[in-house]
Amino acid sequence: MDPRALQTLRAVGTQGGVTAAAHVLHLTPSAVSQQVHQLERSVGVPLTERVGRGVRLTAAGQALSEAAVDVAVALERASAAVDRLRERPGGTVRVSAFASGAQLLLPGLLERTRALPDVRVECSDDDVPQAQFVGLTDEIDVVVAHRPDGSPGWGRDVVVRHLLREPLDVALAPDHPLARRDELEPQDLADEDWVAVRAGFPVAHVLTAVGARAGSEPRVRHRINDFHVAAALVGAGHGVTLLPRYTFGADPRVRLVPLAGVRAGRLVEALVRRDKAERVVVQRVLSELEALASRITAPPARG
Amino acid sequence: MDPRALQTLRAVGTQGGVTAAAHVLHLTPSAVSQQVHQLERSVGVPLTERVGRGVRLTAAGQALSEAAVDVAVALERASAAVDRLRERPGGTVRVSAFASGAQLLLPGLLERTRALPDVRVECSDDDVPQAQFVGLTDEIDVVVAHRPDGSPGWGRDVVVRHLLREPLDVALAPDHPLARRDELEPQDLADEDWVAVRAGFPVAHVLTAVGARAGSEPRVRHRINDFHVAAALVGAGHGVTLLPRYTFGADPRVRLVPLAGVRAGRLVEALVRRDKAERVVVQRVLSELEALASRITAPPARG
DNA sequence: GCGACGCTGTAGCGTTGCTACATGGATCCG
DNA sequence: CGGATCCATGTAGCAACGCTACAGCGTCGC
Repeated sequence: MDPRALQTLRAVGTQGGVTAAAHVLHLTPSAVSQQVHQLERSVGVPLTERVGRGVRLTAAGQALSEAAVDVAVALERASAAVDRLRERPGGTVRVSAFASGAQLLLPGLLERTRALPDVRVECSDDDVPQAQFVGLTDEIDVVVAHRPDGSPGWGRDVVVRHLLREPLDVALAPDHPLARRDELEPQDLADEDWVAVRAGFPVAHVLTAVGARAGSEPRVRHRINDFHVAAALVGAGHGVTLLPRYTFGADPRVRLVPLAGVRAGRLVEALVRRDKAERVVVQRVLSELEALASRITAPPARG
Repeated sequence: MDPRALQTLRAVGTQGGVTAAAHVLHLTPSAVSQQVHQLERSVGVPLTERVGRGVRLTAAGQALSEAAVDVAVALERASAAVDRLRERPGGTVRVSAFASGAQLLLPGLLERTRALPDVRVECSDDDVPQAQFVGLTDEIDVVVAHRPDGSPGWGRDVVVRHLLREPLDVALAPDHPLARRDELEPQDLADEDWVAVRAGFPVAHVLTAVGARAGSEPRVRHRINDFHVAAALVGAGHGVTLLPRYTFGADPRVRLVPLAGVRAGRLVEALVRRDKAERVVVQRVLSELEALASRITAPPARG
């Protein structure tokens, strides 16, 4: 019962296939297939079954896969036990964030962790669909993810640390007539052209809520997913949009005005696979990230 | 961080040396030494330190060693998870008992487990000093151990299942004048020659308690550790002794009479290392053992 | 001080686990 | 309906790992 093979089996489950698992494990599909096969021989029951041209875990495979996390946790706990006895526990931590979250948090995180000796933080930005955030934790230690205000959660293979809740404000061109207002009601915006995100993304349903409250369908002119592109359009007078407050509060291209009457916001959270959460360096980086996030939200409102 | 090496490190700790660990792991001392060395290189701190001509675990080694059990538990839990999905989980379980406990329990256990398909029980009898019972769990799944009535316990690396409490009765030759009594007070025995166990063994201090109660030092003629030898001596009229009730209740050589006024007995317990306790076969065998033990003690007294 | 014991290095060998490549289904699209 | 594509899985070969056997060295006991 090789824990490495267990981990591999789990990756096949979470990544949804042998090839995908091989990718995150930096192996060839053949190696993954062989590991799973050997695991099957050692337990005596099939762990995967073919479905179409891919594979899926059997019930036994699922059971093993779930147990794999606990094995990894125990293993990391062992490492952590000796790390705590060392004077300066160090190591490298991989951190990933979605685009705007990366812009908001990563510079500050690198600044803070630069002072920590022997702690190296490697960053990357990964913009993936909602459902794939947890899958990222297979290759990345700390995944900064976001989700709409009251959405389900992330499952129990990852520990979730709340970083901040970021309100969505109305973004207007600085010379827009409504730009000097302290806050805006949905009906104030009934006559505006909108720059919206593509359907299915977190912020999308907020706009429909605004429309419902205003009593009229919002006039969506453009569908833009990248906030910077949206900000550029709005700044050039091509409509209004919704932008996260902390990330774009200081952007000179637009002016943000709080939205009243509609609860609009997104949750920004750190996802860490349970085993990796045992590492002491990861815990240090996580606490820095939390401290940074709470400093960002400390001033009640700006912009 | 190889779990096998972790297990090896732990064995070095529990067995008290590289050679002893190598023995229970069925390896050469060189292999054990190499595993520990590699583990040391992987964590970067020394895990063992030389003391005299042996070795001892450092603080870090101790920490790792403790974590090793949890790793093994997680691993066994994984196996058990798929075992539970199988229709007939089987395997082989090694059971060991001290001499008289083996005589009392092992035949019945084999009888009961013979009916279980795919479950093979391998027995052995190991008579070791009190302190070495837990060490036996490194090579044996279920260790039937005994200890005096109110003694400390076994530590937290093993799970302990109570099997039975076996009273110690006075053993007399069948034609002895006192042999027909229903029970005996310590002072009744003040004039007898005693067959005692060697000092330091569980039953030893009971005899001193008897002496204290009787008001006179018991006259110890012989020091015999093997109960059968003691029974033979007593049966041949060379004195009286203390024997466990259930094990020797039906022995024709001696007649057992309960002892009044002194709490005399030993606890018989099953010791299983925490990881091995996760195995489903082990759990089945354990429950059979418990059932057997409770059947033995069910009739309030016999003999 | 000599023998025995216990741990540790080295050489050599068998086994394991990987990559590269080829094969066989299953799906998609023209 | 057939060719292209994708995915998983076998096979060969090679590198690396982990073991045993043996020698060396420090420590303890008579």
